[in-house]
Amino acid sequence: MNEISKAYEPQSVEDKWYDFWLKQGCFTANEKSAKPAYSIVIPPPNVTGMLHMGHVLNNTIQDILSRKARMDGKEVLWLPGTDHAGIATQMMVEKQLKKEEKKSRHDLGREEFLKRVWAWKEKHGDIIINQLKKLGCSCDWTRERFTMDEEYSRCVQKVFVELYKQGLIYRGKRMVNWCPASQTALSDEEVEMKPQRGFMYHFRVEAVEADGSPVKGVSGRPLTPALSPKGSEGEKSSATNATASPASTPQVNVAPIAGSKTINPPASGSLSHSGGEGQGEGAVQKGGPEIDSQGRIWLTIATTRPETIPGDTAVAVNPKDPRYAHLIGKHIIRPLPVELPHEQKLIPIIGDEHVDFEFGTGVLKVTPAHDKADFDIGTRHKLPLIEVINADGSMSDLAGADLRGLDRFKARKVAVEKLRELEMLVEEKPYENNVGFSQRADVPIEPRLSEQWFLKYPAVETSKACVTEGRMKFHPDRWAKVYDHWLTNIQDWCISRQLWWGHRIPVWTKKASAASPDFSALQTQLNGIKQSGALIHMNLYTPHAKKEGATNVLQQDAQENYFIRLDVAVDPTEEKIISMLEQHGFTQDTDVLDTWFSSWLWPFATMGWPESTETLKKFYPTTDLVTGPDIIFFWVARMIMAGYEFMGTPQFGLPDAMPFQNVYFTGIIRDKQGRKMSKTLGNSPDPLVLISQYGADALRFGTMRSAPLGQDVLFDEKDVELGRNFCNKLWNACRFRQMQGGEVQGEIDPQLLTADDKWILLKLDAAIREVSIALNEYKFSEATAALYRFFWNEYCDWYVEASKATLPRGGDSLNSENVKLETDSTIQQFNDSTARKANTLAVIDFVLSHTIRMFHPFLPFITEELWHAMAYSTDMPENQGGKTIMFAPWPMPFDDDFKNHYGLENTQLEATNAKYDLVKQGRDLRRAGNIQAAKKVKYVFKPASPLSPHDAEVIKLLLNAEALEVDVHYAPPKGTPSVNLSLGELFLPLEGLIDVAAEKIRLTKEVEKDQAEIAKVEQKLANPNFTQKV
RNA sequence: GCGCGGUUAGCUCAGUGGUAGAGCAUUACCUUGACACGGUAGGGGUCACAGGUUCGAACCCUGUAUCGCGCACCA
Repeated sequence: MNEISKAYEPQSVEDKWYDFWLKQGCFTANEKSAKPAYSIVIPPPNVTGMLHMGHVLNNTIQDILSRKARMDGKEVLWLPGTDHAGIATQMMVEKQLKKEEKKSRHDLGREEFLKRVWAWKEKHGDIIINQLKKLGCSCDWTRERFTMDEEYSRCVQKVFVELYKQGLIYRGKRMVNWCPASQTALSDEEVEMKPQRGFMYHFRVEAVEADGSPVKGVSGRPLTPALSPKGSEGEKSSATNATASPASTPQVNVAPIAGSKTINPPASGSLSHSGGEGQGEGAVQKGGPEIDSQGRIWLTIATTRPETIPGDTAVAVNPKDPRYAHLIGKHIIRPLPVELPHEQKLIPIIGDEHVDFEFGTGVLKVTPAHDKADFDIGTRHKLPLIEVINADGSMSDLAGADLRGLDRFKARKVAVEKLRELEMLVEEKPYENNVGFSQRADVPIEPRLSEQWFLKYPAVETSKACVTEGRMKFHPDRWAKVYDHWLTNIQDWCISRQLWWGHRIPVWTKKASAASPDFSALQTQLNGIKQSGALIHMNLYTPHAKKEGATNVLQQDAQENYFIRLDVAVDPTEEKIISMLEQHGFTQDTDVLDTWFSSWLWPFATMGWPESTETLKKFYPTTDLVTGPDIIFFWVARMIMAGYEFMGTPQFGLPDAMPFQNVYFTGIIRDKQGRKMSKTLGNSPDPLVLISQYGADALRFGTMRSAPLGQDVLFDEKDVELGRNFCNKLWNACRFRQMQGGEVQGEIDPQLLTADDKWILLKLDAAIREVSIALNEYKFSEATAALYRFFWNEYCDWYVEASKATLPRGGDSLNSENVKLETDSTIQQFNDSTARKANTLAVIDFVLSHTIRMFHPFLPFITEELWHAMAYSTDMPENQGGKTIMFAPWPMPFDDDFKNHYGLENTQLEATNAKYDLVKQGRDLRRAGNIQAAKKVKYVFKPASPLSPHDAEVIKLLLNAEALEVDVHYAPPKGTPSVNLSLGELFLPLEGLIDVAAEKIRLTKEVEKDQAEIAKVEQKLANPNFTQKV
């Protein structure tokens, strides 16, 4: 047994053992093993990412679960890998390209650019993997996967073709979330709503007849003045605001218009909103058309996006709105672009239920090309689309001469100025609304009509049921509600991305005009190939055919010409078919798939799917998934659906195809102020730096101790420091044992067990139970806290100190000179007990070897080191702890046989607790008497019932007393401090210890000081002018 | 708007009906046989607020306030 150093030095230990584990293949899962399986798939980090605290939390938990399962005798597969992370990685490489070569990806071309990304991946892809290794993660690295591996890519393509065949994947022209920065469509999940401070603009337009002539015969309230072109901007708005909503203005009379039919306004009683503070009609009737001196009718429209006015193709009001309903069918003159001829500025006023007449002015400008709701209105009313914003967020030519080419935000300002010049701007007031942002690029998204691929989710109902019915458990289970809600309101998934880095959509397409020759010959040929088993599926789109499931496939191009299209989805490895298609003029879709369209296959695509491999048979469904709740929709829900869809087929013979049995949602790591860790804030510590400063075990322990189930974690480096201190304590406790020498793990003789021995054994038993239960319930912070308490407070603070009573220094025989015992024979008995010493060491070894094993999942490195240094490995079977602690059996709570054999009963705890309580109170006597800790004192104990010599020695030691006199007849001098407890009465005779006069002075001074303080505070409080400083 | 979570010591948080807990910070003393990354003792709480249930409430119920998160959003 080598002497171990005074302080634990993690650096010299960690690499050594990690290499050892790797060399010995300790992490490698054997799919042929007879042991019961335990499996986890790692949430694959971004291949070019860096380890952050979220990873530390997440992967430490997975490692704890894996290591615990190994100790439980399970065959463990923790399957690691990385994600290609389409947008993030592409953006990173593009950024570098721009910085170093001042080029865009288009300058390089697709092929060359992809070469660069692969090179980047090769260079940086290992970083995060190595960081995980530093943390101690026991992943089976022989099975590491990457979402763009050849095999994995084939899974993605197969899945695409399969779903396409089922009609679940379709191409459609839809409003999508468009990111102008990365210039790609995004899924709804990639859009983050953020409150933004902006302005609500009210502008006025003239209502006219369809031929452009003024509307006649409509009364209205008088026109409010517009904001003058030269007016100062901000301050005036509030003044105009007052005039803009005159509650006293008489209501608009809905007079029949000559030549048009009469519209009867609904009775005011039918208007649900008309009650409330408005006292009837006034509240409802505010706003409405205004009439100018020449009798022209004006409508005021509220908008936050005046730059889209050139894209407006209608103005909508609610047909039930009495203020406006009579104007439906009239037109308005759209103010922008100004240069258009009058007749091209006319857009209709339409009635649509979507319009909320309580909001804004009750008049909605409809921009079908740039707003999702407006697009729907446009579809209902067959409105034309005018695209005024380009893909990059700049204004198009259709936006007019004033706005053309401007960035959308700059255009907003210019549009406002134009309205002001035209004296149409009525109001401009600060306004806060939610704006969708691209999560990746952090710029506002632009709703944009574009042709994309969509997926109608498969297996939705089954996926819902498995969680609601409890076959798959969420921890904490409140996430089940969130999951269920999302699945209930699920929308089709936009899966195409206008990027280059990712899985290219395996569809070859040819378009032809409706008049061109048909594709039937080719279809027959392809069908023949299909019969031979090739992965291929085709869809023919004709102007009038509507494929089942392929809803909303518009068979018109931008010019409204009908066309025919043949889409052929085919496995890209079918080179013959592809070259045939290309000869026919087919081209592959240029888009790639959303990254999550590959990650949703992770639990089985990493295990050899679509073959029914041994690995799948052994390890699917996986046991646990550990992830953050922020990707519950992105990843977890989709994986469940994919699991049911693709693992539910008979060949896998699974009773339930769900991908995991338990999902553990971690908290989110935040900084001390509660902010999310982010690169821009720079508040995220580098875990590798922490590891080098404190050790990986310390980082793990600190993180676990402060991460309760389901709560966010405020990270504080102090927690890591605590972890380091703890490791050092563990180290030194072992060092203390080692310094005692003697036989390692000798046999425990039940006859020689002291009360303290029994006490610690019972406490150990309780700790084993507590930790095991906590781990089974995924309560890692509770498990950690229990271990901490047991080891530090119970074992070190009490047991080790008490054990010194039987472990004399330097191996001398017990020196009990200062303990006055009842009889000489008991002294003899006590003194001679070298067997007792050996027995104490045996108990220590027993406790330590169990404790170290319980700590191993949390602190893999230091426990492995100690396991060997303490030689606890030596009498274990080779594959159960002999070689490594990783496979040592997890401690079991004591059974009845064990307890009977050692005479352990829970009732014994009480007496020892009483003894320790006596000690605590005895120590306090010292402080009460102001006696320095270093000063040797003598206590006198008057026992209530006979005290064993061993207990007397323990009490003396723990009191740090020079002597403990046990005397049943002790008569203390008057004023001797004492405590009276169940075990007896303890005295601290003061003679010679304190200078009574000096002590009197000290105490008097203290009292005076306190009184002065009281007087000061009272004086303050009595002062009526006294206020607390804030 | 709907849903979820939080509110307990100076800070970060445990605590599912029976005497309010931990770590850090803080005060005093101590380098006493492993550990100063340590030891001993202490100070510090109206458990957000208001009702209710109960012999008994931090805990259960109702409501309020407040902070945070998610979803959906109206120009």
